[in-house]
Amino acid sequence: MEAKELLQQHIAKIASIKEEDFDYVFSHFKPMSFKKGQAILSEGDKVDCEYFVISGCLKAFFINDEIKMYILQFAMPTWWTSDYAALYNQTPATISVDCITDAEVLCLSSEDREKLCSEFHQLEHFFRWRTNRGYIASQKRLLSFMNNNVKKRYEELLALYPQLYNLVPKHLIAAYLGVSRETLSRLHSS
Amino acid sequence: MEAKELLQQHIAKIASIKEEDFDYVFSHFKPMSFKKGQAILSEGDKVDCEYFVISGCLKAFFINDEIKMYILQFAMPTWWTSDYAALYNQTPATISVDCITDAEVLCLSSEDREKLCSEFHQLEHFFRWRTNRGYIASQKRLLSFMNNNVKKRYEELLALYPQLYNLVPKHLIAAYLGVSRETLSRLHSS
DNA sequence: ATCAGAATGTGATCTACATCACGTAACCAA
DNA sequence: TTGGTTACGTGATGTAGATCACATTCTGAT
Repeated sequence: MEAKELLQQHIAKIASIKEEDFDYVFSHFKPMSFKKGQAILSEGDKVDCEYFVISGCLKAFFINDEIKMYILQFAMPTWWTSDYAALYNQTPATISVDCITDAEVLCLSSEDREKLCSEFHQLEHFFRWRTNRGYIASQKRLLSFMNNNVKKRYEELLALYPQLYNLVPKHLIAAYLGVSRETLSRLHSS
Repeated sequence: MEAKELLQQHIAKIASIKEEDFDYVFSHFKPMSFKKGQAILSEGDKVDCEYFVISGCLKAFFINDEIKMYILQFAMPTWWTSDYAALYNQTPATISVDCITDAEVLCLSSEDREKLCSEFHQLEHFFRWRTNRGYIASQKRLLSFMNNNVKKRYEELLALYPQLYNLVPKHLIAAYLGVSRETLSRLHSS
């Protein structure tokens, strides 16, 4: 599916934007292509944009003491990602985003998002909905972290994203679960 | 400060609502008072409302296997709380809310929130902002969970809410940190 | 086709935290 | 004042998962 159509259908599920208005809205999104392994956003960068995934798979991650990596989110088509804390507080990125596979994204600047939100009430509604979904998912993951052991969290993850198992290397799954790759490996045999 | 004034000032930081419009908006909020220990929302309940705290301190928590409690949020004045997953998905509550101290809250039904959001673009803007803040805070806490040991998380919590130390019993702080009360107790002596 | 580096598996050991067990102090309600 | 419940501290012991070490396979670039 084409980028424009994908975004349009994605928004249309929640908000109704007139066809001609959508053309205008879409003109603010900048298409970008990346190769596997390329960085979209790196720690320390000034963060201007958020990204809507058209194809491929991204990871948003944090690196501690330049040693351990924790993955906050795998971003698949129709998902949005960025370092939102940095984006809203206008601080340098602490979260990085890069490509697990080749990827196409649409880039929307924070400035344009705010402009569009104030021009189109329905778009503001859409973004409220989207953020709300993210908030609920994040709370759920937090609870799972407190409540479940690694094995259960692993099963939860695979139930939620069955594609992930074959798509991304195991050590990245470990980094999402917040567990060492060795421990994840041992889960299979038990 | 009066409930109405508190809410008005809270919203005014982000959105501009005309004085006469605010009267109308405020009429949808239902003031309620609770005593220390009272439940505002219990597991299994139908969830219709979210709550804006005027005074006192609430906790939003999850109980696992009817044994362990995990606190998702302490809600202080000007904070909002509810079981948002249940509220948006129209499912029974899995998260409960009750009062750590006597408390006054304003109750806003989901229906009224949606109605007001569609009537006032600025209010939709406010709620997008609010949810966004919650999302960012939740992601930050998730990272802290993956990255920090109990002692660091404890210090972070106290830095964020210095009042909490004297206001709430230690075993509730342990339930927020996701740690046993014994371990938390031992942190003091080390 | 070959070679270097990345990804994965697996054993041995270490450690932060949980759990169990018990004692003491604080806070109530009758 | 008293007796019961809740809060809190602290020792002994158990355990999930981390860390270290090394072997094996896979992958991608030349």
